[in-house]
Amino acid sequence: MEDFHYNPHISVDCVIFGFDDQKINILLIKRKQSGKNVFALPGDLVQKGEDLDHAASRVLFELTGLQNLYLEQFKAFGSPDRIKDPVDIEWIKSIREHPEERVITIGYNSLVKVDGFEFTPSSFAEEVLWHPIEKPQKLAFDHNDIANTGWFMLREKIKREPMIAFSLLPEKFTLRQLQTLYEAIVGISLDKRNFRKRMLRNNFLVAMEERETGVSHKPAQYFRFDEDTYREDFARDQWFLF
Amino acid sequence: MEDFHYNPHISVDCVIFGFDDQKINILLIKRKQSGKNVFALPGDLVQKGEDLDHAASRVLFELTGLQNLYLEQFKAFGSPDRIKDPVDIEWIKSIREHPEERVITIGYNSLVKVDGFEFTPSSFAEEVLWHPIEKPQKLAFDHNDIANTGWFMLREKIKREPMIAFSLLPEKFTLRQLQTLYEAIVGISLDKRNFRKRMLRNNFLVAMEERETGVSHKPAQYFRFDEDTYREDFARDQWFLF
DNA sequence: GCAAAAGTGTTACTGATACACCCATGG
DNA sequence: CCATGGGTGTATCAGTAACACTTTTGC
Repeated sequence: MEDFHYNPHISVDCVIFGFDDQKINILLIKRKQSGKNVFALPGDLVQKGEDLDHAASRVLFELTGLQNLYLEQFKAFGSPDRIKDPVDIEWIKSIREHPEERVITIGYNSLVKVDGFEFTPSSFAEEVLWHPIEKPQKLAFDHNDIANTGWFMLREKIKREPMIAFSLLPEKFTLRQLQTLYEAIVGISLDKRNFRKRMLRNNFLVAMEERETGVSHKPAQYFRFDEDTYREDFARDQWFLF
Repeated sequence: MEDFHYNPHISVDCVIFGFDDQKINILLIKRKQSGKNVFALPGDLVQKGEDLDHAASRVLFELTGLQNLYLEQFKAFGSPDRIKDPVDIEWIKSIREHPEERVITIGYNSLVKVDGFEFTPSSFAEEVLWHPIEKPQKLAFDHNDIANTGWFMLREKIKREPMIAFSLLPEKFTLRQLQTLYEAIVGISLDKRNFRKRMLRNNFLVAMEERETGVSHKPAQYFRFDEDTYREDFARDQWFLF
């Protein structure tokens, strides 16, 4: 631990979302402490001279090996008593050079495509796992607050900028996957025909030659998301009068 | 200056919006430095043991004498070089005990009703003024970035929760004021009849007995905003599929 | 041939837009 | 009596919502 690199007052915590074709999950790290499992969001202190966004990217990269992920700050958490559980205090004392320092943490949301990456064994994570966002799980520190706020902010963000949802899907995906994702985010179910109708009039969804294989039903067509077309066509400037 | 009260690593900066029946303004403070006027957002270091939201409320209260204003954090600004202008560095040196410390600042948006309050002479403001948000004005530090981001975030927020816009209007207001406010936020102009039609089917707008007086045209009816009715009726859960 | 998900159109309804004139007041 | 902004209705258009059956594949 080379604490002299770090600014002991500021940290980042990442809420990393993934979609497994059924539901939305977040990435948690697990550590053993006094024989019990303790779960937490991945995060780290910000280094001296390091930008906040850079610190969050660094945490993501160390954990997933991926770069250029969707990443957005959503809130700063600075309550003076955000670390109050004795178990957490004990943990902090074991890893920080200045455990008594008040730390402000900046919450970041990130979206990853679940297919095709492996967790990287990391300095700060004994074990890494996907956990369903809808399933309650006690987390360390104020991480429940951070995760809940992040999930709320992500949904708000997607309302305004639905494009980012494609960061959760593989490069090629079926309309059923897209609809399931949408339903998982929104929390309601949609009519299949109306959904397809609305989707297919968007030029940014381009049908690929390829179809599903190995499924015991009519194989679905794959689509991909064309970001350039989206940006051209989709000048969302909708305003809602109460 | 009793710096020992303060946490020298964290500050808050407030983007305070007001509506003057024509346009949206933000509150700036002005100081004289080397014979030049320097403009900045109001802000302060966070005190030791003080919550971030509390620090922002404190800045607002010292400036306006008002409490329980609409207040929302919108972003943390933590670039290592956010203070780089020599004029700003000189200023920091003159007021901070640890001028070399890196400071993370948390940006807050606030909405005030312009009618019926006076600026309070404050420890940190030689002069306080309303400045049109649309009119460019160079600000100290990274305050242009903070103000622009705050304005953008406010507009995004109002799209999702238009209710908060009423924090900018007086208790009683005319539909014309409401429409002008809406147009100032959205940046487009609306058809008067359609606007009134949509507004008047909302139960949360309640017509008062009172009408305008002293105007040289047909006096307009006053309305007020009923927050309880709004919360009951207006379960906004609109989702937009691309 | 059966189970399982893909794919496909029409109708009814609801909300948005476009548009022009009379009314009440102060000076 | 004139200038000013307040206040009102209708017709058209576009988008949303509801709804059931046929197709293709693996086993």
